[in-house]
Amino acid sequence: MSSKPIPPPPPPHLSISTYLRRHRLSHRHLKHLHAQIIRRSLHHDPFLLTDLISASFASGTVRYAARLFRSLPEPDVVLCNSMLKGFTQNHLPQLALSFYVTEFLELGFSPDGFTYPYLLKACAAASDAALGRQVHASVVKADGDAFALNSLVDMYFKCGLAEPALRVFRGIRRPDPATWNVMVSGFLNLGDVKSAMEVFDRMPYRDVVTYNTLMSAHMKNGDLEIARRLFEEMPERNHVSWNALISGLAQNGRNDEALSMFREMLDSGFKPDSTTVLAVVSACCGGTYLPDEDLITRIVSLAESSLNLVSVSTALLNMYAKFGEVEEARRIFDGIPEKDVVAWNAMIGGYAQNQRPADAVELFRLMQRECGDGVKADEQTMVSLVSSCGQLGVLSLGEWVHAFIEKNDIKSDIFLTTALIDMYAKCGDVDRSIELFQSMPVKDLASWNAMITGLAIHGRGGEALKLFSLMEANAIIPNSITFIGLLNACSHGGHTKEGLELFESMKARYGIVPRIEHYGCVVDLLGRARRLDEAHELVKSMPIEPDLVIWGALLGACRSQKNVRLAEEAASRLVELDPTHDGNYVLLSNVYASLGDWERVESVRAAMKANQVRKTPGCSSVNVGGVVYEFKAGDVSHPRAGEIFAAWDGIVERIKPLGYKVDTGVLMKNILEEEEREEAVHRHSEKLALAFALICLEGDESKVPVRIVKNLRICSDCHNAMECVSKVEGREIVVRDRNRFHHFTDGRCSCGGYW
DNA sequence: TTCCCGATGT
Repeated sequence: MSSKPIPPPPPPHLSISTYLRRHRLSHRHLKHLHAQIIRRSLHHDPFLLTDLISASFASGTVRYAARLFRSLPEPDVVLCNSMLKGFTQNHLPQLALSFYVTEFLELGFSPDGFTYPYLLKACAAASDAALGRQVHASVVKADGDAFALNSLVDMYFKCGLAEPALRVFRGIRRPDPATWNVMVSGFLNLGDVKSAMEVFDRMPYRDVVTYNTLMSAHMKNGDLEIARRLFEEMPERNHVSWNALISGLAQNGRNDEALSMFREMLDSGFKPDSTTVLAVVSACCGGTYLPDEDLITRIVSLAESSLNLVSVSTALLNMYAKFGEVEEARRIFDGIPEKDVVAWNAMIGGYAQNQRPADAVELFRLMQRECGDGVKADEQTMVSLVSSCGQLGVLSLGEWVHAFIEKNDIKSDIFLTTALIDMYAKCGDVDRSIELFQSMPVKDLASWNAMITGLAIHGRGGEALKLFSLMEANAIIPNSITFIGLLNACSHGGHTKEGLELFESMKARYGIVPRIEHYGCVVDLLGRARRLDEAHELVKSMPIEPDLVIWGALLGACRSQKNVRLAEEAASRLVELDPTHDGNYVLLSNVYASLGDWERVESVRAAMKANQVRKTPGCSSVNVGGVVYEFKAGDVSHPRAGEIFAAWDGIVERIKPLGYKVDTGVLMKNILEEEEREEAVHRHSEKLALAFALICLEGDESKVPVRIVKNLRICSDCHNAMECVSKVEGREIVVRDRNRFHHFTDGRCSCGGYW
């Protein structure tokens, strides 16, 4: 169903013909006009019908144009020429050629001066040199004009035949500018730059097109200096010259130069078109930040005024999304009247890349509702959607999307399959990832990386290392992402020795400069292996300024090993680096509390107040019966809060016999009374999610796992409790926390204490 | 209504 309004009729001061020629009209609008033509009994007017057919071809509705043609009792040569043009214009040169053979000639028409250029263009586009030669004979017989001869030269070049092209050229008595230009671009298209330059040198006059052709050829070859020189020395320039310069610079990564040439173009009074805007936006995207407000305003006003094209808007939308301005991207998206699949993909992908997976999924649903048959989701849509499912960690949603892909015959190419591997791993079903990985006929680096990272977050370090050996055996060169996965796999799997060796070989053998993420992994690795001094040395000797993650890893290690001095340093650095984050204060306070230094505990509390610390509330979601429920820590506002709290208390009673004892050590000591602290621990979001799921699943014999996703790391008390519950309930519990997966089965967790 | 130059957005 379409809610688009009926388009307005042409204003009275214009004839329908003029209106058709002046505007680019949608198919819907054309049908409306056609109806008017019939109502006014004008549908036998051949001139009007020719205009209507041309407009239909321009709007891409080829079948409609063909139907209109057949509705005319007496087509003429002009109309047939338009048909030839229209088919080729719509990238259907074979249809143009078969139209020529089976209709044009059959109807008894002879080609006129306009027929040859269209026809030869179709031959060139279809690479049909055989038919081209026949047309050549016909051109000779009919003593064709300059247009026909130039088109012949062009056709032979585009069919890859330089010799016949040269023969035709030599027979041309007075080559015109177009002739020379066809020669230059002909040789360039064959990759013969030398011959092209020879022609250029022999030319009696060079027009702006000649310069443009050569300039963009040099741009493509990366010969920017030559291209620049040609631009400087050309006697006159048109907007194509500027476009070739700007887009050439942008494609060669010279984004700032591209932007400054754009400014010069505007100052010189040239009117940018959609190509200009696309090149400029591409230059902006290549940069590290959005250009200044003034330039953006100019680009946006250009894009919004005369060039209201979906391609331009999409490029602009994409630029905002790339720099994290998702709301602005959405504003542009909402303003696109006829969104195509690329526009939808850009916006859905924008949400996915900006960690807004729920919005991505919602927009996809809107796409399904609004688009009917007009716009169909494709591979690109699915990559973003699958990635969003991974971010959400909702297995059932991911499975639904996978089924959607198969039901709609969307091709699972290497990118999409890799996205599925990543999604299944992030949704807790890494075995499914392995199946997909093994089924891939061709794997690229990203596929290997996804699989290694997937194994890593599930603590299956040994398998990740084996996979890496296989990867090396297959001569796939790892990159820095591979090593983040591997180092993570080692630290989550307790493979200290292998991890340190990998870190060395990454630098020595593969020449990869470690990024801060790599250092983080190694600090973590050493910390878990109780090699605190080495970890500290590494932090001090790193060539990069340590960040929150590094100090956090070190602090984590100090806590478990009661190294108070180092812990104090790490925790104070954490507070320095992010004074608005509550967790850092809690950690620092706990260090002082463990020393019995209540004075400092008090000062941390004061600092916390003074800095207006933001709390990141713990938040967990759980999927029951295909619906995702969200829980915030201590959330009393939940409609079933009382029931859920009571259920948890019941669970506690049942797991006490297994040795569960509430552990409040995770909370800020000396700030809350012991009773309050217990209360707070019992209301952690993952516990509420679990209790809720168990209420819903009461009496369920299928024993499907409970799958919980948490935004922060799971605390040690919740971890203990989950182990016990998995035993008394005889049900697997899968928790994805900020770092990794925990599979709780029969009283044990798959992480084996490494988390 | 005709030939030659720039680019096609995720």
